[in-house]
Amino acid sequence: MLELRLVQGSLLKKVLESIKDLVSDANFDCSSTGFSLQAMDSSHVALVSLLLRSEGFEHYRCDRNLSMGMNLGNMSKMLKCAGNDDIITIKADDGSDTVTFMFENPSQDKIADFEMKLMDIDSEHLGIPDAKYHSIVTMPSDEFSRICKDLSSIGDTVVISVRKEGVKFSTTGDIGTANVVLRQNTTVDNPEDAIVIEMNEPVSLSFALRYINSFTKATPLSETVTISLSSELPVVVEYKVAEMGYIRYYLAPKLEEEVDSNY
Amino acid sequence: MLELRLVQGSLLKKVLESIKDLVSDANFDCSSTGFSLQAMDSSHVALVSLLLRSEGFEHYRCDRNLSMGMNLGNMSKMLKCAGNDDIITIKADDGSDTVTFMFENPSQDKIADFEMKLMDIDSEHLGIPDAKYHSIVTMPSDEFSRICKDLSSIGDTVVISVRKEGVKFSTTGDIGTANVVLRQNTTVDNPEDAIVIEMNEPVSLSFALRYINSFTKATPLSETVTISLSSELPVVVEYKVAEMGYIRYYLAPKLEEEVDSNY
DNA sequence: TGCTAGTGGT
DNA sequence: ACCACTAGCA
Repeated sequence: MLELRLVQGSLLKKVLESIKDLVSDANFDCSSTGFSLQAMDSSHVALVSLLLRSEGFEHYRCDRNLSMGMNLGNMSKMLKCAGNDDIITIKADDGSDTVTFMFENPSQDKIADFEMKLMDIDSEHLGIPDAKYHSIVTMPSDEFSRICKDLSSIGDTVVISVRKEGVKFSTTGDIGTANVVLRQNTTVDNPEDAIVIEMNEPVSLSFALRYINSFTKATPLSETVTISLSSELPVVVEYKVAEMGYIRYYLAPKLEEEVDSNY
Repeated sequence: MLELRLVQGSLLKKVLESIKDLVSDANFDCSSTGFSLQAMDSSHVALVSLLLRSEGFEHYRCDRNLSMGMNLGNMSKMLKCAGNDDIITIKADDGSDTVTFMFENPSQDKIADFEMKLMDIDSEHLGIPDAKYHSIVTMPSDEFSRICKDLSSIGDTVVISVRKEGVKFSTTGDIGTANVVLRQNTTVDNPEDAIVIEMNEPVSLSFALRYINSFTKATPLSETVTISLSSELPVVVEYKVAEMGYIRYYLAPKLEEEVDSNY
């Protein structure tokens, strides 16, 4: 028996909007710890890792570990039927091949429940080692989104370089080149507006903007984004989910050979 | 060496949005006077003339006259990457075949530079004689835009007639006819809302709405628009660009024969 | 190509 | 809080 009651249902709606374009089907794993998901994108290049800790739910009952395979497109369709202020409850009976989403509106005069078929998905659950990163950049998520969107109108690959002075996003395309430089800025009215650059070692890595732009679908979830970079390691783009967890996106850098192969 | 610093960068963004649908490639001419452009539209029917006077720039350095051929679509793509509050600087080195657009955001923690290839464009720079017009109508630009958009859902040609009583916009199409009459109105709270009709001689001329509707892309640049009409002369549709210049569109009237040939 | 929904600016 | 514009969909 599984019953997870999330007061701020809009979080789950946003989480699905943040994942569904990247991953079509995935297993949600429920344990006493929380509600989580780990999946590769359809082209097997990027990895998404979601965690919603049990403490974040108003009510969290998970009798035994459960892995529920869902089509994220269908799940998103159903969650779109929840109002942004609705309380969402996820329910599954033991041994059932369905999951139920229940939506209660704030005035408590409407209760909707949507039942969805589960599917069998074989997932390779990758252990993600906790690495020490060369550089970690924290910045307003909308600014990161804007920069990546802007650059993708010029080129298809972004080079992210972190130096002591700041972080530079660069691209090259048919019509020209573009460089956006951000320097650390912690003297802001609102701490969410800060640009914090934690550079242990300078780093410069290339990534396909196509994937990065998919990651920025999570922008509505958090005011800030954290980008962790190390040479030869996948970049981690992390958005916190309120006080209850995170979405992390992993993407391997393009190797120099591949970058040069743009000829 | 060329370096033009425009504090209100949104002006340049709007200027490009106002031109790029009409003209695909054009030379920007820089002199000590200012930054200007003159170009025919791709079908060689309408003419655009832009002037941004040097005094309007915070910093204006133009060592010698320079004509820079640009693809306006690509230039517009790059300017879209500037925020509306950004300061835009246009730079070009002598003899360089590129131009650089630099964007600084208000909080000065982000600097972007975009480099674009210049192109060779042979332009016939037409001298536009300063004519005396039979009638000059000044009105709110959004009202002019709305009228032309409305009329183009009925017909494809607008007849603009100025009499002492006012100005009339008329069209005819398969489904019927439409007439919009504006009378002079200077008793308004806001001078920008005034409709001023300066009629020296009555005039009635026909124009292709397709072009006029392209002209109204400049509506965001100015609250008011000025339409100058004379028989047998191209109409001039002018939008002021802040305190620093103007965009003027010229379009020859349809001759009566051509109007009748719509059968 | 027109509409509608979402977002950003006033 | 409203309106206008843009982008995505039918």
